[in-house]
Amino acid sequence: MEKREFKEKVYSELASLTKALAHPFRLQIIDLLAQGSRSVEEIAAQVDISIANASQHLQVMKGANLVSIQKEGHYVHYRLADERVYTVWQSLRELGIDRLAQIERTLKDFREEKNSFQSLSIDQLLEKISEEGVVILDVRPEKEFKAGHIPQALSVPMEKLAQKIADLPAGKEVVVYCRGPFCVFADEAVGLLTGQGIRAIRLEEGFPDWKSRNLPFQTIS
Amino acid sequence: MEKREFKEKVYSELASLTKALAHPFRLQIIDLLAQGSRSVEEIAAQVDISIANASQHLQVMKGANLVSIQKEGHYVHYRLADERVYTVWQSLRELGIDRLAQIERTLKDFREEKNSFQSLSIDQLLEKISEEGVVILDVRPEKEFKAGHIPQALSVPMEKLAQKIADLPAGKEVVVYCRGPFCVFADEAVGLLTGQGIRAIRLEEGFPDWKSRNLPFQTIS
DNA sequence: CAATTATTCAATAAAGTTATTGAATATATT
DNA sequence: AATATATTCAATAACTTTATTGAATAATTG
Repeated sequence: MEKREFKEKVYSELASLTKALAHPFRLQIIDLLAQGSRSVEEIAAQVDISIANASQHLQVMKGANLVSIQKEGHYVHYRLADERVYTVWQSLRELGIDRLAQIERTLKDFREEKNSFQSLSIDQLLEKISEEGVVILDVRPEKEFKAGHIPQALSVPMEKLAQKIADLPAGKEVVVYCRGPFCVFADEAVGLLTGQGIRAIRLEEGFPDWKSRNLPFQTIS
Repeated sequence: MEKREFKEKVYSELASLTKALAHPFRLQIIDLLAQGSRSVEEIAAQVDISIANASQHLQVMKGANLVSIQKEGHYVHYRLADERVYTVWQSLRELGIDRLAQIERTLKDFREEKNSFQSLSIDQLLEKISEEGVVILDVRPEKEFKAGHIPQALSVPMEKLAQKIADLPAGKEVVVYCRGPFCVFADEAVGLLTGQGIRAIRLEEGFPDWKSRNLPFQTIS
């Protein structure tokens, strides 16, 4: 094999892999599948695209070995093929959040609108846990909480939050988390809580990031 | 801002960033710029494409904030805009090498052809250094060696290797490294050395990977 | 200031990607 | 066996990306 041919093969394959990531919907799908496997229907609903379109994007990702499938009845469940798919997405995300002024501004604008001005990193949360008593709130759908959550977190899915505010331990600071840095549930929750005079702050990252750092987590079966 | 609008903005920006990576030549350019800054001319020569084409690809990368420029006379020197650009490439590479059968096979075929059957990881090299005495050979061009190399490594650019074999400390095992896992110099060197009866093995990763692990390195000014 | 050199720009044609349809497939239920 | 359901397939049109030209720009040298 020629040197040139070798390079062409290797870099082309890796560029194809990269292309298979490079679409807004496909990145959203990765964020979703990081919560667990999902059917085409569920994916289409969450990303808010047609089923045929979702299926097409999933084919692209499957072709690049980013996701794998498991058939069950007439459902096809898609999952991330490898933990490192999420690792790649994490490093892309970090680079973008820090270096693309556009993204930083969009995040800031959106959060200010929700009165979610600050955020906490996982490291800062770990410190807070060991020092003070904080209430940790998981505002993802119950299914995702059951599949895995930060130890001691309370499950209060976003749509139930308003009616459950009264039940929260009084006087304590609340840290809210959801799926990841682009998940809007946490910002909405912080907005709602601070509106009620409760000190609340969002966790910058989400549960998949907690898990990928090999921190302990709880599940409910 | 609407939830949907927010998601669209953020994921689209990140997809654009990903697209700016997703071309075989552009990935090669990242590997090259990880060695230090280079002019358009040098980049075009190394990647083996026309200058206009190289310039065009560099514009795409600059537009996505992956690279930055410094003008000097009528030269434009391009460099990686952020260390994390290389981090993203590393994680993509790892995912691909491990999971794309096609890449694994290409690597294996090429290396077998060069009689470079095995390779050593950085961790394995670190062990070897502390235990036995090994000779570490840097077969990149001298300019790259000067810009930074593994401590104690000997600089023997590929084109000078044949005539310098006699000067190598006899009886010791030789570990050869170059730019990264897809750099072919190391494989060619291993082929040449084993052909002369010298025990040689390539380092899987390259100097940028050594550096990105914050291991100590030497420079020559 | 004319000539040289490195890089970028602009136009173009070819190739690749995408969303939208509606039909096809394959499994499960009645 | 017929019907219903989830997913995939195939065709198409709109759009984007790419390599190749040759011209334009901008800094340096003679």
